[in-house]
Amino acid sequence: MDATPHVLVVDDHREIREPLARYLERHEVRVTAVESAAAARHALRAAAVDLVVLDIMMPGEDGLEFCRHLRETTRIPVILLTAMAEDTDRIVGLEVGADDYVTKPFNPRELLARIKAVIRRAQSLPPEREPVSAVMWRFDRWSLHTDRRELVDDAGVVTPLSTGEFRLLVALLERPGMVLSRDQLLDLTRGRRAAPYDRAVDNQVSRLRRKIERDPGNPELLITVWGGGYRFTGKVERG
Amino acid sequence: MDATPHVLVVDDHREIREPLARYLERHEVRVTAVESAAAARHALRAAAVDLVVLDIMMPGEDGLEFCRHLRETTRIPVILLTAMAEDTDRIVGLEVGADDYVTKPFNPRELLARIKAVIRRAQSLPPEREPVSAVMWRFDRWSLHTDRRELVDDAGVVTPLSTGEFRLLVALLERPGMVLSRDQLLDLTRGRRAAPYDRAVDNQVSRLRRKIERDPGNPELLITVWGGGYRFTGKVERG
DNA sequence: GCGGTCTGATACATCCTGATACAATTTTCC
DNA sequence: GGAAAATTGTATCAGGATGTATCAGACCGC
Repeated sequence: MDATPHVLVVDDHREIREPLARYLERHEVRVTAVESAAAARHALRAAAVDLVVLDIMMPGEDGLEFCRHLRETTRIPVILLTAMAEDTDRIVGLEVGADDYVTKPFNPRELLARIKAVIRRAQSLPPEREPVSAVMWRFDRWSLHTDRRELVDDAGVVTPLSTGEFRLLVALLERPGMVLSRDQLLDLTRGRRAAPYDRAVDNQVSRLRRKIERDPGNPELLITVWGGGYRFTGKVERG
Repeated sequence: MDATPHVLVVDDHREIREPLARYLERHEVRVTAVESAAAARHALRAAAVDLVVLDIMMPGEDGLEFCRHLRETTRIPVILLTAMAEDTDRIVGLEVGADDYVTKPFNPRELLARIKAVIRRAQSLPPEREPVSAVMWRFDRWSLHTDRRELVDDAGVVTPLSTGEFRLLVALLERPGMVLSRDQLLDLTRGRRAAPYDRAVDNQVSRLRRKIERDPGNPELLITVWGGGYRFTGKVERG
């Protein structure tokens, strides 16, 4: 992550969740705090998250279950919050694959230190042989080859994309029809928050349109939602 | 370890060391307890140890120093005992390479749980960087012979690689398709972290490209990710 | 329509990377 | 042990990518 880490805090107790979020934000951590696993799933779709802090005792979907789900579908590191030392053995035995855990009541300072340690570990020790995601997207007259980061049209003409254009396009293709705010797009493509008067996304959209739209002046794929952001229309196939 | 794990406890305070040893022994852990780094070195020579629990504040050789020594000479996991939460940041910042740490005063139950977790993690990790040095990689038109550190193309022409080029190439081949930051690559190839304005990796990439790319000006294997690092594309076979 | 707000486009500043040259370091060879 | 060669690190410049400023035009509520 280029900028500050983005941590998703999942805890159903407001009196834990909110002070923790404030504490982390005071220490250069971007925080999204939610009260349930369902909300967490939603947040993960909307933003790039570097680490999840997860309470294991929650109503509804269990934290452990959600942790397992995270491990199966993503590689985002997880720190568990466990209610009592009593649970410790059980958690360790369950091998849900968390990267670390902290017992309540916890010292926020210590949790912060563990967050930083886990993120550093995740960054400095990339696991070997990550499956190559040679996904291909199809939309309109284009094929996007994610392995080469190239667009190929029906006639076979290749249009190279810059890193920023590529990330923007993938963020949109992964969420077709969904309105994404500038803030969300910035987070998904650059891992940072929008500053006031931040027009970087507009600019990147403009550059991408020049490459993918038939008539960049009348866009048909990458549509502006006035006051909302942008969204990708049209059929998107993955394969 | 097939049977019970063997833990070496290093702490100069008898009133901490001995109760802890007794507690662990009651929970199916073999314990050797010593009061100094010097005694720990001796114990490590005398018996196979699965994990070291190490107080960082000790007279004589510092615990951190000893931890670093352990990391450099062995792969035995280490759990640090830190005096106060105050030290936490310092420890994390120092990157001594400990696997975990516990702040005093600690709950022995929690320490036991962390010991088990660390040992499990250590076991599930790739056992060793395979001593079998005669691995061969294939990609594009090349075969990389790791025993000779040579590249051989389809026609049988040999291209020698320098140590740095070889390490960089292996680091990339082991993680095909994955974007690796300069910091990660530096860590993987030189075992150090990037200084500000550190361009050593760029340079090495440039040199490696001259050897492996058909057209180093338009690289097809070792791709730049603007603002992110580098990644290796293309099919990689190991054998 | 009218004014305020938002967006598209352009120009330009800044940041990042590739390449080159050269200095510092390590290795090789005697 | 020391000189020569090879390797690696640092400085610098040029070019490309991205971010910011600005202005004109589009959209909204009234």
